[in-house]
Amino acid sequence: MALKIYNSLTRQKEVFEPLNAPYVGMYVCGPTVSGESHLGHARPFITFDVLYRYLLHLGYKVRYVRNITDAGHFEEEGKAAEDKITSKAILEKLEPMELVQKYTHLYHWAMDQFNNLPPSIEPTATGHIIEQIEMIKKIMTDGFAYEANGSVYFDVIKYNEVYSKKNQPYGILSGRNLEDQLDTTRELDNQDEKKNKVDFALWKKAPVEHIMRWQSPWGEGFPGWHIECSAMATKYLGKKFDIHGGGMDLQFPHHECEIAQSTVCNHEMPARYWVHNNMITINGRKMGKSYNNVVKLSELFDGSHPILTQAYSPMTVRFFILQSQYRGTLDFSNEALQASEKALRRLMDAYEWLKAQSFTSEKKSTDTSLDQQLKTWVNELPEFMEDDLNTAKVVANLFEMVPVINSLKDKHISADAVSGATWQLVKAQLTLFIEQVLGIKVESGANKKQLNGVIHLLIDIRKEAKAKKDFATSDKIRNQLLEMGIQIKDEKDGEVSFTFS
RNA sequence: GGUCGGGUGGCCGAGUGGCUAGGCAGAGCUCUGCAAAAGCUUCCACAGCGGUUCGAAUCCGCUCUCGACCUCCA
Repeated sequence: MALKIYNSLTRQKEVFEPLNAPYVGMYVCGPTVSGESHLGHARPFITFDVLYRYLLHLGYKVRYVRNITDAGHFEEEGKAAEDKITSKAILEKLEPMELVQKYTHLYHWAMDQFNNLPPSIEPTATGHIIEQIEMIKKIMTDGFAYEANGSVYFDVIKYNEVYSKKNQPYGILSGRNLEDQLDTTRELDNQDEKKNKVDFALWKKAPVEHIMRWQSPWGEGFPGWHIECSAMATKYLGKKFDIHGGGMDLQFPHHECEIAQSTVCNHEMPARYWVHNNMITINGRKMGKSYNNVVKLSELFDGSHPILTQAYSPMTVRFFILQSQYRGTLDFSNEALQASEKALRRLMDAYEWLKAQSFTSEKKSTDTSLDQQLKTWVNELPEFMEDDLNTAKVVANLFEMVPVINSLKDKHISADAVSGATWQLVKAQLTLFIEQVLGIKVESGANKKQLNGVIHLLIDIRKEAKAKKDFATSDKIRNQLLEMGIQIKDEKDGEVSFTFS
């Protein structure tokens, strides 16, 4: 079976074939570091992390480029709306790069918490102003952009005329036609500078109060909204690369504009597979800045947001996201996260126990249908992944195996019901899919030697109390530990284990 | 208004023309000093109305309804 992925460009699932196997180039639109990341941002980064991981698992050599947008005109979140502050006031408040630095650090911290692998290259927009200017110059030379009053605009109408004939009209990705656009585009500032209202800025002249500004052939200014991705993708992945990813809300206009710019410059469609993740919703509505309904990642991790009744660990959030397929919306609520938290703990408890067991392959199975069933569940895992990354089904199969593992543990099934070879296979595949592919790591509440020693001491004291039928003491130990988030479990064999919540 | 995508059980979420994922919550049982955990069993479903079909939650039509994009947005 081959990896199939849904291509927004063709609107169907397609078999993934790299342009230059075994190399794969993948570009994913990264964050704008003008504010703290929220749950909605987490979805693409986790989704494409899983795609990256799976491609690596398949043996591809992947160059994963994910940019950081640190240029443009932005002010610190929440403060932007206050007023149009003068340059002096801005200077007194915050240096733009100070802001960029702050939120870049926070973003990296969150990505690390999620156990996302770092991209191969993480270019910044401000680090590629020269490349962007060069690209704009090229587009102008070819006659698809024009200067107006110190700004440069892309000539969408002309592009559409020329490239419609080459079967690549403007709107090809998002399925829009230009006539509709002409009717509906709203009025923007400096609209009169543009030849047509559908034209978009490649370079913007900087007003006096604008702090982020660079020299260009057209005066001091800053790059337009879409050119950075075209410039950086071209620089690091070439004129044509394999995968371009991002959130669905970037499909138009961002990715559409990228296609137009890159196509004019490089004479071909930049990416072969366009992959878009759907939105996270809250009460059925997209989580987004403009809706004022975001839950920031830090609020999620410390439980400080009013709709949350508790803190949720990064792995719980990751698991919550992976329980759905990336192309559907995912509705967020405290209740849904609570469900994920419990589910993840059950899965990981079973998995960690299994991981600690060793099996010998000589043992034959006495329950061949169960043995076969386990093999089937395990063998389906790659099939589900290869069907457009259906992590929901992968997770479902993992849970099918949990009762079997727990039954082995609690001796509800005999030790040789399943053959040693099958257990070895299950163990290996679970490790592969849980840790390598889904990127879920074991979150142990505490690895401190001393703490573990103290807990074992309490467990011993409790055992002695129980032996003397001093249940008041044994319950006190159990209950008070539970209050601290340490749960004691009396196992079937008389042993006592504990977990951290 | 234009374009597009949804409506699955208390909640989150897969899915295929017939054998009706998975998780959480609920109920019962087993185990247990009591719990917890675990196991077993179980309840609850495909927005509505027509149509196609031997058979549709799955295909078609209509209605209602929610949302996304069209503007910075993951």
